[in-house]
Amino acid sequence: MSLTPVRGAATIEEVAARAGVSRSTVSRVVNGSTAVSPAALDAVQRAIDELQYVPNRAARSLASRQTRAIALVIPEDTDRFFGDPFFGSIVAGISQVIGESDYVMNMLIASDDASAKALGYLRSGSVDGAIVASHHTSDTFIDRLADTVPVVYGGRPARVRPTDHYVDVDNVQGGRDATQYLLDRGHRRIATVAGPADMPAGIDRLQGFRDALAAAGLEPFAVEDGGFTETEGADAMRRILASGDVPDAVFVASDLMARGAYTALRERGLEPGRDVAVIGFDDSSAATSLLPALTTIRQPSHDQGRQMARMLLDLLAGRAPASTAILPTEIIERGSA
Amino acid sequence: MSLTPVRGAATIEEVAARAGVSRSTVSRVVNGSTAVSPAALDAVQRAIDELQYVPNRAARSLASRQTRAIALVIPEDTDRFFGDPFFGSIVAGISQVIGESDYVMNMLIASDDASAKALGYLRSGSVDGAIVASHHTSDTFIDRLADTVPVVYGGRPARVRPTDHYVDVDNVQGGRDATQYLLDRGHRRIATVAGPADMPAGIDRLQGFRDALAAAGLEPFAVEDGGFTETEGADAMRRILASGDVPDAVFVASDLMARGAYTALRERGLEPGRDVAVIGFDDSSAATSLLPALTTIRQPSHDQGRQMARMLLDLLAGRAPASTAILPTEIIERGSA
DNA sequence: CTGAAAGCGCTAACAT
DNA sequence: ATGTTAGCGCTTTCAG
Repeated sequence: MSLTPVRGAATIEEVAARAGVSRSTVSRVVNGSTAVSPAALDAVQRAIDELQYVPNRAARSLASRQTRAIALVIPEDTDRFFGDPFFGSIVAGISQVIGESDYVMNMLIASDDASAKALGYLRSGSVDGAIVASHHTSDTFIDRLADTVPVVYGGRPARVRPTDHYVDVDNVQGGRDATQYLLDRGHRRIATVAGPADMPAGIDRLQGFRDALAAAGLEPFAVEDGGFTETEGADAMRRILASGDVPDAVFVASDLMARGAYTALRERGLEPGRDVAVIGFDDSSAATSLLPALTTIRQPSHDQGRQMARMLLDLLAGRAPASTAILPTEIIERGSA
Repeated sequence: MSLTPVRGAATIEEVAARAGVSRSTVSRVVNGSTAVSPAALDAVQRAIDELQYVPNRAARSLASRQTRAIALVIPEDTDRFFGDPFFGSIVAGISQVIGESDYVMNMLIASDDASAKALGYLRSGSVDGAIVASHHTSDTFIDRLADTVPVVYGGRPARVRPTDHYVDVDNVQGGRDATQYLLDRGHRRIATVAGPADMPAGIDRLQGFRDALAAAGLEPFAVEDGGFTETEGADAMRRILASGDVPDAVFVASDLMARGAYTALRERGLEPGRDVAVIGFDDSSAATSLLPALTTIRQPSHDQGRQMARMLLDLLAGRAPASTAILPTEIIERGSA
């Protein structure tokens, strides 16, 4: 490998010369135009192979005014992003659909400080559209992004504008189902480790929890914010137990936090599933790797990712998809509740 | 948001007109050239602000023959990538250094099927260089990549070529230290859940394990391949226990697999750390979230990421860095061994 | 069905 | 210190 990139790459001009046609014809072949004679097509294709020609992306993008690239923006810091299997699942879904298209996906982990740079990138015409995947809510830079290129959000944005496109999960219903499940099993002293109060997903799940309890004429045993991380989840559970009083059951608004809750419970000599019923949310890999395996609310993250990608692709193709999709959740019974 | 991206973006021409200078002067300002009079600089800067000018990346890249973008190539499937905190840590390190430079980072999750497309992307002049981060070894497409742009590998490549640049961790020494630690505590019947035989990291750690045992005149109690995943780690541990015979201790070549091993041990009524000593490898978040917390070999993944990024940046700047860096590991004592 | 010509928005000599 | 002049490699009318 030389220090300077190999720039001897063949150009369309060279391919044209070798095939004995004009640049235009080569361009037509490369772009799959039908208006090319079989003979020309064959000659061009051969030349492309021989020269190992790959069109220069910058030139193409400059001329055509589109990049065939989309950005996957993650307004989270790296730890958080990689710490939560939820993201893996959603990204897998997105990447699957984008992978089947002729777009490439640029992942931008745009936490705090890096966001100005990321915004510049997005506004510099580097991508045709963006998917914003996050638990989060209040990223001001995201707003400015939407003025530049079409955007699809994962989860309901903090302030929904009429033009916004997003794919969400029915978090309120999920929270309600989880709580009702606990109620149905005879639990009455029910606490929750909630998601952050500044994230729609957290807010909605808590809402569902309160709804179900209220419908049963009950008060929450306790409500503690667990920040959607394992550590904070454990801390929240510790706070719930700090009074010395122990709930019958706890609805933990994410599997990762539930993992933390297990730890906090065991520190107090309490066995999850036996002494305190625990129900999670996500059905991520964290749920099955716990012992006892976690009863949880499954959200179709992979599918959510796919739908977001499709929505953006539709938008880019001028197909005007429905602006919103809400996916259902489902309860998964395992050993913890 | 309109279906067509906002393309009214200001061009350098408009900025020049507004500032009353030529395109060249604007270009100089944008690129931080010193040869610009204070007056002109001021006028241009004002015009840029007013017009919200952002240089078009494609045009810039076409003219300058560089993209100011680097690719982070992950030759793993999404599940694996997101399932292992090791990657999070390494990506965080890379992204930190790249974030401080004026390069942007494009993450390419290029598993199996997607790799052809990814290769095309990289060869189309979309990036100035690439970092390949993986446990893996035998990705043929990577070889062709290195002929196109400068590449830095995370971990020793399968076949090291004289021109290769990489940053690795001293896996052999780490494996040796882990095993010696077990030996020092009086364990004699020592098994290992090893990494895959086709990944240098797996091979090297196993080598260290064998070295230490041989030096003590001992044979391995058992050697089972755990594929670097939690599930396979659990399976490997189950296989070790299948004979009915129980080892004193086990060296598990990754924290994630150790998590699986805990599960397998407990299924058999064996308590990790009490009945069977367990030592891991990574010191990822998986290690501390286990109960008892995992004694493990810390590898400086974050630092490894940073060094890889620096190496690539040096390469791109024509600074010719040392082609290899090997980082030391360190033992972290916790409750499991 | 094919070629010629005119840019896309920017940088980089080269003058001045 | 600043402007002028050529392109970078490709797509896209527009003729033919």
